[in-house]
Order: sequence, then structure tokens, then C-alpha cells
Amino acid sequence: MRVSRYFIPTLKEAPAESELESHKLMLRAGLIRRLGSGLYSWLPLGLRVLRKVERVIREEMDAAGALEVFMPAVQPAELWQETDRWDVFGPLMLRMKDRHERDFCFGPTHEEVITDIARREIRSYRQLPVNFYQIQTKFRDEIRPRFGVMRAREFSMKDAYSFDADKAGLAKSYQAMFDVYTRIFTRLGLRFRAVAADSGAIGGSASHEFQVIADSGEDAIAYSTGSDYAANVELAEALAPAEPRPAAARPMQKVPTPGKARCEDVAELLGVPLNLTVKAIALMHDQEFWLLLVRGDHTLNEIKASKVPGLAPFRFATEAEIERHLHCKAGYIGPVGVAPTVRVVADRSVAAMADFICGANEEGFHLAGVNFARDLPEPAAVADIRNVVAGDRSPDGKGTLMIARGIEVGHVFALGTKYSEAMGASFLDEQGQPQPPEMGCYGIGVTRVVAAAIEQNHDTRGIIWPTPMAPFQVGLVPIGYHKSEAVREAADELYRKLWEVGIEVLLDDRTERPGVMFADMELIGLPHRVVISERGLKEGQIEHQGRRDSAPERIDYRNALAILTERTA
RNA sequence: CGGGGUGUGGCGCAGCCUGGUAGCGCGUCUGGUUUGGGACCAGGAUGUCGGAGGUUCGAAUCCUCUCACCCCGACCA
Repeated sequence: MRVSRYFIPTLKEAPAESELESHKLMLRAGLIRRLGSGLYSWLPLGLRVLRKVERVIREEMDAAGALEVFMPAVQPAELWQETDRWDVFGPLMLRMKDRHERDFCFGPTHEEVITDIARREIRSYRQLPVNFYQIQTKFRDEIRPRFGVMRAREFSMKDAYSFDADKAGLAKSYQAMFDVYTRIFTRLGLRFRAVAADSGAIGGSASHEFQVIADSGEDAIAYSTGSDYAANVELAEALAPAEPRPAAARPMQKVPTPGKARCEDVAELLGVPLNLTVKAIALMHDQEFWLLLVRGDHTLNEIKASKVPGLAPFRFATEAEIERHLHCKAGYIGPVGVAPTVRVVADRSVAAMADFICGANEEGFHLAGVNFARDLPEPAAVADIRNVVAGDRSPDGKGTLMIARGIEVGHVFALGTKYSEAMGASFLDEQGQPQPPEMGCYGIGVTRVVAAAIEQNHDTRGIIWPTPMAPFQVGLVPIGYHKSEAVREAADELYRKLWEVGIEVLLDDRTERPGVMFADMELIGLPHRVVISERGLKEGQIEHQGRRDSAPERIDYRNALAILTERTA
């Protein structure tokens, strides 16, 4: 491809709409343009990258025996009503009506559609196992689309669905997809980690996320220094402290803490470590008032809290409800002296505390030296309700946990029979008995992979594409293309020869000055740059520089094809 | 949804407080000089100042409403 006949609208300055580095670079390099919030057009160069990612995914999925299909983006409401998800999905789902006033949605995912196919077409265990996949546009009306294609509303997803005759088969299919994902992300040149995850709204039992490691990631993942344990912090278990609760050593006393509503402020005022304080979080379950206790240096994990028996579904109590139940303003509330109707749940770490500090249920005061059993009843329940923090013991007992940020690019779920049962899909087993197939579903955010790759691979000059997703392998920069016949002939010849051996080359044949061409080439991040100049040609030499190399290397023009073939391999 | 912010030529921004009919840099077009790290000179084009309404002799500027976009939050006692 020649730049003069291509379309790469690069920008010197990033549009004000962009915040994240990958988003800025995608706009500046002319990969994408925004149409509306969370809606992006892919320009030629960007689309080439997207297709590269898709190709790797297809190759690996096909190699694993998955079968590509293509399902409609627009789906009838009836299908979703069968699984109740017409209601469950809520405002995340984009809905519409056709001319007959019938309800449809723009599919946020395709379990219902694929299960509909399965219930119509799969009749015998002899047809199992089978795995269908597609690469297709999804729409999710996100609360807050952001970071360009990283969290877009319309995006491309590879989604796969496996059907097995039994649980053992599902386990095999799940593992096969886990392995495929590992191969895909490895091939794409990403640093990633597979982490245990909550199965969330999709439902099911086993689940792993594939997280690309990046500081700007929206997800926090916990991993062990002493084993291969890794989990989303939403899921990572916080073990009870190894040491039992010490004996009470101090009397309980009320201390004035005017204006100090946060644990951090109270600890600072009293000159004590934050981990001696306890914060009380007020929740409502119907009309029940619950008080959840976590240490001042910890944070509540809502997913874990929802698993406390009797608490789900819950919401945070309003200020008015707090005052009604505790007769105190938020900021000074605590578990001491509360009415017996208040359900108190202590995090495991709180249950092991003695002489702690908490709100006094009186504005402007906290209590110090508080002890369970002596000053207040033992909590009604002790549970793991907090997020793990760096330094916690690993749940598998090996090593300690570290926290890293990640971008979720893939997610595998073992669904079981949730959808096949809800939609009446069944096949006849070897005994001629109808059985619901065991299902799994497996997603990769194709468009997000592109953004994640940039987030992980860029420098101050621009993108640094991992080879398998680079839009072109080589950027050919002739200096004086329009002035020097020797340069033009050499550049044209090398350009042609490289294409002949299957190396994708982008030839910058514009009349731009060298600095402009270099800057653009670095911005769009091709892995290899070749510079051809009259000066070098006089000695029979041209230059090669890898995108990560600090300086160019002179190579013999006659050997250029062989050298580049080797280096781009 | 709550809070904050921003909408001025393709991109980045100034002008707004203190109303007088729009400006800078980049880009772009033409001509010329340049040609190994985002050149220079000369000339040109491009704006319903997000939209609607109002105040005023006069509105980018003040007021009201509205739309769009961005950021933060929704983990808080």
C-alpha cells in the first residue's frame, strides 16, 4: 500500500474527548473516529488491525474444532422473555420496536439465540459435543461509555457456545476454550493473566477472566506471590487473620471527634493506625436495617456482601434511614448499643479485633477501646465481606497477595443447563432419555483487544504494534522519492519484492519532508521501518530499524529482502 | 442516576468577567524556495460562536430552557 493512495488521517494533537493513552493514539494514528458516545467508526488502518486480531482468533478457534456461525444482531423479545433476561438485563439492553410494534433488542450477547438453534437442531448425543462461535457486533447501553473502544456501547465480540452431553464433557470443552484463549492472547503478544472470576449476570458455575495487565485497567486482580493463584478482587477470598482475637486491654471510652466523619480522619486525629478503626456501612434489605463492619483500611465488597445469608438484595441506606435506626448522623455510626433489630455483620478481620475504634452513634464522637462480648454482643454473623488488599495471605495458603490492574479482554463461563433448561433444549442420550445439554460460553472483546494492546505497547512517539496485529509489517520511507530516480527505483523495487514474498509494506511516497514521514510512521507503530536514501544507496546500503530499537542499522540493499524476510518472520 | 466541566473553521485553543458584530497555532489550498526528524516565504479558503427563546439599539459575551460531549462518583458513613 502506498500512503499517497491510502487514508491515514494522523493528528498532531489528540482531540479533547480522549483521556486514556490508547484512546488518544487510536485517534491520532487515524485508526478510529467517534460518531457518538461509545460509538466508533473504524478507518482503513484500524480495520486492518481489527481483521488481524480476528484472524488469529479464527485460526485458533477453528483449530480447536469450533464452528463459525453468524447470528442476527436484532433479536425478538420473546426469546429473552423465556429466560427472564428481558427484565434482568435492564437498561443495559438497547430495545426497539418494529413497524408492528413488536419488541426487539439489539443483542448484548447471544445465549438465547444459540440455545434456540440448539433446541431445534440438536436431537442426539451423537451430535455432541459441538461448539459454535461468531465474531459479531454487540450493543450494550453502558452506564458510562469511556476510553474510546475500550468501553464502547457498540463493539465487536467473538462469542462461542459449547454444548456437551454431560458435566465431564463441559469440563473438557471449558478447558479446551481456556487453552485456546491462552494461545490466542499469547500469539497476539499480550501480557495477560487468567484469573478466577465471579460469573455475574451471565450465570453459571466456573468462570475465568483473561486480563491484560495494564495500570490503566478498570479491573483489579489479586495474584499470589507464592503460587499461580489469581482472581478478580471481586472474588478473591480474604482469609480470617491467622492470629486469634487478643484479649481486651483497654476500657471503652467516648472520645470527641468533631468534624471527623471518615475513618482516615479519626485515625489521624487520635494518632492511631487506620487498621484500629472500624467503619460501619448501613444497608437496607427490604425494611431490615443492616450494619456491616469492615476495618478502616478495608473496603466493602458488594458481591461478597450479597452472599451473606438473608442480605441480598440490598441497597445502601439513605441518610434518613440511618438517622431513623441509629438516631445519629452518618459519619459517627457504629455497632455499639444498637437496637436488637439491627443485623450486625462483621468482616472476618473485624471479628478478630480488640480495643478498636468505631462511631459512637452520637454526632461528633467515636468510641475507643471497644471489644466484642464485653461492650457489645458478638456480631450476628462473621463473613468475608471485604476486598482483599496487597499483603493479604493467599487463599490457597501459599504466599501473599499482590494487586494489579487489568483490562478484561476475555471471559469463559461454564453455564451448565441454565439456558438449555429455561428454553427447553434437550437431546436424547444413549438410553433414549431426553437431557438438557451442558453449556459453556466464551467471549473475547475483539475491539477491546486492540485498545488493550496499545495500552500495553506504546511510547511517547506512538503505538508499538505486536507483530501479529500490526496493520503492515514494514514501513518503507524513501527520502527524496520524488527527486531521486535511484531512490524511487530502489524503493519501488523493494516494495514490490516484499509484497511478492508476502510481507505487508506501507510505502510512504508522499512529498513530505523526512521528519513528517518518520513521525507518522512511529505514530502508527509498524514493527519495522526501512529508510532508503540517495546517500545510502551510493554505498549500496539502506537502513532498518525495529520500532523498539534505539538506532537504525545499515543493511546491504542487495540482501534487504532476505534480511527483512528473516526479521519479520 | 448524582456531581463537576466543556461546546468558537478539520484539530488544539484565546476572546466571555467588563456586550459593539471573531482571533491565534496546527492543518488545508495556490505559487515559490526547501528536503535525514513534525521547514520557510507570499497569497487564499474555511465559522448558523452546539441549539431555541429572551434582555438590549446591538449578544460568542448577560438571562432562561435545551442538546451533545468529557471527567469524577455511584465502595458511603
